[in-house]
Amino acid sequence: MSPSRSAQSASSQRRFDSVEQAAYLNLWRTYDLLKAYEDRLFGEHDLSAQQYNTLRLLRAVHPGRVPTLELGTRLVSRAPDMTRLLDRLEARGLIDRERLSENRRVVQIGITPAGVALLDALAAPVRECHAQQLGHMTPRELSSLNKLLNRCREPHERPDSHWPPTT
Amino acid sequence: MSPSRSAQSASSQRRFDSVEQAAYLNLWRTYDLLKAYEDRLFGEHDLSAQQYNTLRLLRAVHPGRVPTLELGTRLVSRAPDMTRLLDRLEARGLIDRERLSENRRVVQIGITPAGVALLDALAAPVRECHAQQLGHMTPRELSSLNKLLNRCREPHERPDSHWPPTT
DNA sequence: AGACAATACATGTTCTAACACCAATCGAGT
DNA sequence: ACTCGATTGGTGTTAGAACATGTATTGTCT
Repeated sequence: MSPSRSAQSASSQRRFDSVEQAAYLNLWRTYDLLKAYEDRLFGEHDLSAQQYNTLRLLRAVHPGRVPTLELGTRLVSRAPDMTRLLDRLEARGLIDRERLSENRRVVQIGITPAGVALLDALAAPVRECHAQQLGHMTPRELSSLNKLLNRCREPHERPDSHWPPTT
Repeated sequence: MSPSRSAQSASSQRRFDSVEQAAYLNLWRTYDLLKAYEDRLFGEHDLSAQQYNTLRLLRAVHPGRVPTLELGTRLVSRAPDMTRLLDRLEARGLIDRERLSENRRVVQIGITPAGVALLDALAAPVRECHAQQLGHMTPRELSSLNKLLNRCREPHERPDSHWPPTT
């Protein structure tokens, strides 16, 4: 370990165990605060952030389809219960499923016209929501933040990660 | 809106609605990835991150006490169900409650010796966990990240916010 | 061909987060 | 003293996350 690691500033050392902990808790709190805006918006439409991102991903590949479990690995955050998340979206007619005939194990998921319509209706509010969250930051700051976050994830992203999304 | 806002780089514009959205999703994904390390560690001790942070806060003011709802506002992330979170900690003997006689509405929460002992036992593993999460970052990068995250939260922190913790 | 492991989802179950509502207590104004 | 609104927690209920397990299908190996 580098000596500078133990020579932490008195201000952060007083409250945290390490600078890494301070950064992680800062990340947590920031995410939690910003998330509240998203949750309020999506809540008005009985959607969760995960459901919204699922629909986004499906629209990106539309009219193509994606198998159930692959969806889980390509979402922003991991989703261990994709089946029932899709159950709810299917019950509302926002997606549809299709079992492949050549391999009857996989279920391909596609977005329906109703799903696309919902995304279209949400486009403006979502944009406004993100402006509320981070609109006060300069493009330079946002770019710098993105670079640092990418650095944070470097050792943790799996090599076959689909992030950032390329479709 | 500034003209630079609409002159987004082609690479991020292709995948996201706005640079703000890209930053927020990046924040989300990074938090989610790092959180997995914490969850695994705390899970071994049947704790949630929120419970751990509650105990941390209580130890910081020990032997002082904090009323139930004030705990919720001072945690890293908001907690709308503090009563039952404390129920579980109390059932395990990690905290104790005391109803004030001068104002019988408020319930003061304190940490027990068992709670302090659990935190002591977790000290080393927690430090190691945070090293796994962010130990690859230089102190300079972490400091820069913290500054940017603070900027992100500026317009969202309530004026009476207890963040960063001062106790 | 038959056995067996691997794959891709589905289901059962438990625990907790979130929201709304309820109960007790206090304080201010009349 | 009395009423009424505000404060502080508790409770009921629902929906979703997380984990383990089950089921159908496929490919592989002998």
